[in-house]
Amino acid sequence: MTVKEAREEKIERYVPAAIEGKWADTWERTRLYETPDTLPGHENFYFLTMYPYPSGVLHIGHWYAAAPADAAARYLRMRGRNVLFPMGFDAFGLPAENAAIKNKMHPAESTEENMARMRSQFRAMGAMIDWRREVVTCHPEYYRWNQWIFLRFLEKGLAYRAKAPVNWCPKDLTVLANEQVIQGRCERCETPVVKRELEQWFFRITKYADELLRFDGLDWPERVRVMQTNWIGRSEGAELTFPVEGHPADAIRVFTTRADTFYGGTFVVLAPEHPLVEKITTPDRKAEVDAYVQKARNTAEIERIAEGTEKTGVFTGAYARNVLSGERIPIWIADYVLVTYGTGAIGGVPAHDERDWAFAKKYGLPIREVISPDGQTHGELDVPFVGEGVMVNSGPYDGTPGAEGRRKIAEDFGKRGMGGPTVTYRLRDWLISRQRYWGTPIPIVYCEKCGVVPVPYDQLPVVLPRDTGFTGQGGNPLEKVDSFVKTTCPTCGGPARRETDTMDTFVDSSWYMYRYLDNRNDKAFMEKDKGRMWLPVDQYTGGIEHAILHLLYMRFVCKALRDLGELWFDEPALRLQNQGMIVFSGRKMSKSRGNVQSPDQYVERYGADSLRMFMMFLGPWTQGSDWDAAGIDGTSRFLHSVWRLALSKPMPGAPDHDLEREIHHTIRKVGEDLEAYRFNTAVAALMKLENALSRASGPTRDEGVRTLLLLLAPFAPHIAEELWGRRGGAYSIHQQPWPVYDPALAKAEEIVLVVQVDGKLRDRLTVAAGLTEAEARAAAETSEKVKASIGARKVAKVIVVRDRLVNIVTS
RNA sequence: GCCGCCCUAGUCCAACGGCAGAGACGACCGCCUUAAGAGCGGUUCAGUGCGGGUUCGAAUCCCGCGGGCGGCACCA
Repeated sequence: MTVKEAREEKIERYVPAAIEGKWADTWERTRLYETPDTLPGHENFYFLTMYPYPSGVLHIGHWYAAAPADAAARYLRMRGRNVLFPMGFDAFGLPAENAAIKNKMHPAESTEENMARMRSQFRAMGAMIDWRREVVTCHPEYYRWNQWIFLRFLEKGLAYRAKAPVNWCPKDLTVLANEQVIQGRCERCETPVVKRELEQWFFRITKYADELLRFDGLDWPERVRVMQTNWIGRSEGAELTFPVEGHPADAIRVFTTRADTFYGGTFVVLAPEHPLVEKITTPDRKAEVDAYVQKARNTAEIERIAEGTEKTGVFTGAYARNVLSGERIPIWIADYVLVTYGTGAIGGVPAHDERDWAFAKKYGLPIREVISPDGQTHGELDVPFVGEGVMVNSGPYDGTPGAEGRRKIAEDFGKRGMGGPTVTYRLRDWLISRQRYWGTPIPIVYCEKCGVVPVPYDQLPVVLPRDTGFTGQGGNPLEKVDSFVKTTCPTCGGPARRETDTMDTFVDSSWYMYRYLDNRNDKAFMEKDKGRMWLPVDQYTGGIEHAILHLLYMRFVCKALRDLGELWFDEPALRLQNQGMIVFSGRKMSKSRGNVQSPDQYVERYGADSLRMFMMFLGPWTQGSDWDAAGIDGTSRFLHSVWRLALSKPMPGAPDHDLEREIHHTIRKVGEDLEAYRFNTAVAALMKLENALSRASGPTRDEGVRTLLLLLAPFAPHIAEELWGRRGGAYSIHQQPWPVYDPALAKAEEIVLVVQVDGKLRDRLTVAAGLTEAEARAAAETSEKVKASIGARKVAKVIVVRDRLVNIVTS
């Protein structure tokens, strides 16, 4: 069908703007996307895609995340599932508050405005969102359940307050969770973070460290499982004790994975922030030690851990005893020992650890070989030996292999009550306090008499006050709101002060998937019976950038709520699929880089359907892509062709068997590709079918067009609906069953058999599909080209790959 | 430094261990058009980053190297 023919037939042009708004209205009016909790004859399927932060407008990244997910959900719906595809907004967070300081606009206002704009953009996209179920995390109806969860966690010891060295971002003026520090810098603003000793609220995620390492029954990408496993960082070793001279009550505990090197411990190093430092430092060393500790505290993490930084440290003046070698060894402090890992102290074994080696060399500390690769001692070492070996210079343990030595020494310390085998994790408890306004108030009151008092459940929510100033100076605006801060103690009725810290917004997103199911409930965060219809989530999709943060917290909160009797399953989402990142000229799109691409101009020019299809056509969804809008012409032209094809007059002709095969093959291909999230090849298959149909005529073509529209519906919902209707199909195409293919028809009838001689292509034979090995071989051997190629050589063997190839190997 | 993913026409990408091409962009040539653009039809284009290995046969599996991206990193 060419333009000329179309004109002769007077087919009107495809104008996306003329149909897309109309269908958005109709779908809304007919409540097409409202998903009931049960639909007789249809199994429930919970398809969750990550909700966005209401940053202003939907950008290309949002489209890339949502449009393919929507297509996959629509496909499942046509396959007969009752598919829930909800959406909401991760509406608390720093950017809105920072914008408020800059633009003098209240975050609540800007957030509401942004959400309104983004909702209408989702509508323009044609996503099958059931908006009745929307959640907005900055509304008290939502965040009261954050507070409720906090209080339940508190009751169970899963939430606690502690003084700890925490990450502080000097620009955002708040503490951060470990997970929000990327290479020593604030995840958001990339400012180097510093350590501060503060009293803060934590969630006890470490209690679940071992369970979080198990992914039993989960269909999650290997990549994410590996990242989470590395993040949790389970390490088996031993905790061993060094008694401190003159301080019988203050023995130093160290963590090591190499207990077999214990005899080589010639010094002890504490982290500068270690609590014993102050106690054990001798008066003559105090000034120097204090100065070093002070300096370490004020040094950004990024400098402390920077590669090539020379090791520094100072001697405390105190001595410990190596209980195995009996030696008196000096206690140092050095910032290469991290207070946040293990026990914050190590036994320095310079002969067998590169860091200890460098430190010992610099400060002239003794180096003793205690592990030998060959069982011999070697006197002075040139380099540290960090490999496995046999214990030497280790008294009664001499000759013991390292692995056995590790076990024995750990056990021996255990028997003496001085430690024993232990496991340590890199994962720290989740720091949830934030010194910022735009978040969920932590429901705690501080009373002079009663101390730390949780706000009673019946007084929830603790509402975030609206009237605050945003100066950007002097910390959390909440502190200055007297009506909020000044309160009475729920226990004694006396004067009290409210907690002014708010919660990390990752608390909000750790359980939002439950709230969609019962978003108006004011008695519980979710009625269990409603949850049972949908949970756990069948399919979750979202950006790979959340591999650790959100996805780890979400798993933890699920397990914690399970242990509180609120949930009945171990994992929140059974199957996870991450789309890759969409970048612009190889760089992440971000406001600060000013390279954010807006989808709106493309929607205007090409229509939402073309943009949807283009997002899916860019390349493998899981790998991400570089944004290059040039290709959108391709999907746009395709839809124009479909339009003409579907509206052209049927042409007479005979049934076309080959075309019928192609149709059935395409049904199979598109379905399989959608199930595997291979949107790009699915789109290509649709294009191929359209090409074939446009060249055909007769009844098979007509049947093919009908099928094509059904297959197209998940990808381009508006045009599919329009053409379906114009061709007399019943409303709505999105409620039609997915076409069924005939497996026999989906296969080719005739195939091209490739004949090779010694691996080189010699002939191609068109033969019936399904030949036996002997038949294929016989066919190949009758080929003149093949005979000529074999010549006088002897046939050594013949390899036959059914319906594909015959390879004749000569000797 | 360690771990993972990726490298195929000018570009984006396809190819159960079996003919390197499904699809698209671009370019070029036509058609259409007063013209440009758009539209339509067609043509063009790589031996798969490099070097080995396994195999009858390797883009595909294995090893090494190079380049890109991501994660972790003084973690004891």
